[in-house]
Amino acid sequence: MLLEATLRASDHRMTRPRRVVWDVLNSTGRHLSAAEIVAAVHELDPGINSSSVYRTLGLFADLDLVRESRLTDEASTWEVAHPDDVIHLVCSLCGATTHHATDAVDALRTQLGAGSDFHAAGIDVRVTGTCSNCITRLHD
Amino acid sequence: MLLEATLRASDHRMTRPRRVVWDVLNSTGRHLSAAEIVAAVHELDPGINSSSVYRTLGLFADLDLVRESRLTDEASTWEVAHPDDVIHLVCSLCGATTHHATDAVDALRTQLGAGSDFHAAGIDVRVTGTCSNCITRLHD
DNA sequence: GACTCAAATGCAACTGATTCGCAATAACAC
DNA sequence: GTGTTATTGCGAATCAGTTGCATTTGAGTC
Repeated sequence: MLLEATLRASDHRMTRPRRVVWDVLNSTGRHLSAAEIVAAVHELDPGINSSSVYRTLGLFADLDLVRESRLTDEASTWEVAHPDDVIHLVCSLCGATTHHATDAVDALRTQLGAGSDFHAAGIDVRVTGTCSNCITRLHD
Repeated sequence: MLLEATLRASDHRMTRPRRVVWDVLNSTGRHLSAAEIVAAVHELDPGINSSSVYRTLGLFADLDLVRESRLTDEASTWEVAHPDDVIHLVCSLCGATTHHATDAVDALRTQLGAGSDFHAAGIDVRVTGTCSNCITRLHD
């Protein structure tokens, strides 16, 4: 029970909005916009207010339970936290976001470490392009 | 005269707002928020409306004259376009954004190309951490 | 189980960046 | 110059996200 443990460890309470938001994020592996999360939360419990969802997402981000990404021009999206070396491939045609594991991030981190001008904490890589589905679809 | 040529080539007119926004972006090498750009534009010509600035930035981005980045939680920033392999180092203490050239991006592009599941168009790397100034400052 | 009390919520109002519709203006071709 | 139409300025609208505050609720204590 990662959620309850993490909340307790940081002196926060386990509440219904937090449980529901957590369930929503974990039940889809996808990136969700705040609006999508609010909608999904309302499906489970219409009584939960959207500002509580926003507050909860902010808290979860502070606790490194979730990760906020600004992948496109639109509003940011949220997902359950994962390591840096999983990068995002965003399809500019269909908007789908997929993950891709790579050692290039580690290579970059090492390179930056050697330079020592800048102490790198987090590395975020966003690749825009065309996903395989859309490439196939274009050949019709 | 990159601006005029690019505008003409894409069937757009050379107008005063466009010239002024372009001058502003080129006169500082830095990343500027839309609000900073609006302020700087007003300094040169208070008659230029902020919606024109937004429209101009959007157009310039379409023409690949400028690049929009969402580096932090705050509003996005704009800068004159530069190649992908110049990545951004964002200091989470002072907010300064610096550029760093690296071959890691090319390595990643090659890697992605080999996989062939995804056709990469643009690669955007954001490193958050602490800049040398702030590291030094912490040792006081 | 009831009691206490700060933490967290729901609500509604607010903010601030960005966009939009539209009439007026100004580039550019002729 | 004249005509055409892209572009602008303006103000209203939108929309994601935040905030202040009264009310509720989680969870430790008796």
